[in-house]
Amino acid sequence: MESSNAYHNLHGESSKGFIGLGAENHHVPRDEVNKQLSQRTESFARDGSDEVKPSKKKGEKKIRKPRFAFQTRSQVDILDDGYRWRKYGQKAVKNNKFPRSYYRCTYQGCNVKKQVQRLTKDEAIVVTTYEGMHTHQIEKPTDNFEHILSQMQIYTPF
DNA sequence: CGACTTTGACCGGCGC
DNA sequence: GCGCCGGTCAAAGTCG
Repeated sequence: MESSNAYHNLHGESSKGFIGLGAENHHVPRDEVNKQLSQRTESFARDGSDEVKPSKKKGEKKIRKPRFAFQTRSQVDILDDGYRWRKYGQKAVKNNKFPRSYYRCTYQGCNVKKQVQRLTKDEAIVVTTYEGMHTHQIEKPTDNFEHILSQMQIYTPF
């Protein structure tokens, strides 16, 4: 409904949640996460693939699907951005020994997709690709990181 | 008990 | 027309 508003939302949310609080990840020690915070080198790139379907329905929806990828230097695959994600698939990619994970936002009416991929050459680099925009606020408990993340002003060019 | 992960199978598009 | 490929679904299983 609020498609135009949603885009504004995207901008607002972008500056809110980003680097995951891998602290809850028992797979990686906290120290690593802390290091990631100071060593993080994120790069965002907007993909030009707005329309996934060239021509399906006639006057359906000409809403372009925003898709941006983040390159984060982290040892954790799961970058919690403050939303709840449900993994719905995991496939191996050619030219890559590491599999790609597919996540989906588990919110009513929120069909935001996200996929995480690791680089073959650099295992330390995790590429997170977001597809779509959230139509709700972040559903995360006390996020101390939010304050820190608020300092990160990411602007989505369009 | 509820939410989420896992894994194999399935599907639609595309190339040959 | 068939095989390949990337992406998604769905049932079972796991965890808190």
